[in-house]
Amino acid sequence: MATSTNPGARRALSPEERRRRNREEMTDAILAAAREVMREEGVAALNMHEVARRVGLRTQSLYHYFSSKAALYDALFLLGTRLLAEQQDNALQGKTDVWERVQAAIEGYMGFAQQHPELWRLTFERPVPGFVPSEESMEESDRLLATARRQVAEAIEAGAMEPGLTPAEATDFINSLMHGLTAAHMANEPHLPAGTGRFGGLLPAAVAFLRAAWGPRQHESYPEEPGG
Amino acid sequence: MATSTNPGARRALSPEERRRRNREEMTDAILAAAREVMREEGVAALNMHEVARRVGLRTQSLYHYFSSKAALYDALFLLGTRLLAEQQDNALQGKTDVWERVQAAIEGYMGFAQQHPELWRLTFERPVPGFVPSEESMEESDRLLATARRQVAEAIEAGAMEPGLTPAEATDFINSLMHGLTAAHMANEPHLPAGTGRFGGLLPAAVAFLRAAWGPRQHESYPEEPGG
DNA sequence: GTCTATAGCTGGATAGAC
DNA sequence: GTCTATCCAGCTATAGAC
Repeated sequence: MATSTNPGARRALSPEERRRRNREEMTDAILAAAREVMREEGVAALNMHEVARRVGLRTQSLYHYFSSKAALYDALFLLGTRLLAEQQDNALQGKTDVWERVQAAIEGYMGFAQQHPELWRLTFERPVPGFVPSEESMEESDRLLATARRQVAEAIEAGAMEPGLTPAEATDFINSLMHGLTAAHMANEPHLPAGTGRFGGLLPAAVAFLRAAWGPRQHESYPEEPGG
Repeated sequence: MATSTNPGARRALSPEERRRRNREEMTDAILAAAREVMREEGVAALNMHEVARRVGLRTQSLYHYFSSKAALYDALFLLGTRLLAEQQDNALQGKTDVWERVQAAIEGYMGFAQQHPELWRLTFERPVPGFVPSEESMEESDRLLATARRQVAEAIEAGAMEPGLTPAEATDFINSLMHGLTAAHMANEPHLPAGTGRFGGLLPAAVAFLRAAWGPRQHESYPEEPGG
């Protein structure tokens, strides 16, 4: 580490720091360009030529940043997972009521799909046949699911939710419903903001539906469990 | 129409009949080959060269059957819509109970996706950016939705279903849930039969939830409608 | 790190002979 | 209806100079 006689001030970067910074900037630029291409031409139509053109490099120079097209896809997959995780963290911030949190999570997912359709498709629709995410990327994606499961489990334990399913199953169900509404929105009215339009507008109804089916029974037990 | 002195017997085809039959056979072979390619290499990776190779023609000869790649896509889209409509008709045959019918419809959709993943993706995930179905194809697809809406409307009118939504909204909701479960199944366990596995196995639960949330109230009115 | 050059392949589509 | 021939464009990736 270099010592500084002027702490807090912006100091000149060492050559290797500058190199690292430049590399990061170029990497970010490549990722941004790749996302543009996927948005305009389809996720599966991503190609190194077009990306290179957009960042002002020759195609071949891209290979200094990403060793292959698959590596680029993988970085995009990881980026998508991280952006979604971040967005969900923010969306749930400060919300304590279970159904409010469910609604916020669905809203967050829909918003993510609407804001970053290319990353959403890559991550959740898998339209690129040959592409398999690396272990590292899958771990990040697994973390996201594990977090959701933990929260559903807590809600069930607290008696705020009675799905008649295991926490893992209940999470899968919520996620499927969430994805279904989002996919319908994206296929039919992708230009409309998340949570609006023919399918986005069904969000409150979806939460009300879950609440009606899973909400704690105020009175006594029902004749049959839903999951039976 | 040609007259026949030997009705009921297999008679020789006229040249133009033979031509038409040959054309139909070749058309079917091309469609089958195209589906293979989409299944193996991804919907968006369909290409005329590979299709031609598989049917034993030169690429250029395909253009006698489909005037462009887009026309081929369109025929596949139409085929998918028709196959699904047929499958749903069969699945609902003889079923009268509303929830049994809902379950059968979801099962049918899942089965369609599982048996014809390439047509399902083309029709419902739209992974080919430039591709817009022709009016004719869209009409067929609209018919499918209209049929579903009619049935939901009837169920609501008969008092068998109280979603607190318009028939169109309730149909969209069911379809979204159906698609969500199917998409999750296809993304995670496409090799497992429809209705089984981590997501497919949630089907009975999904129907039970719909019944719990939308089933007719045996006693009096609830304080609030779910859709409010 | 970026370039030129290039290999080597695959793609959609057309013209015109047979 | 199918063919040969052909066009022109696109693509991933490597080798090696600067």
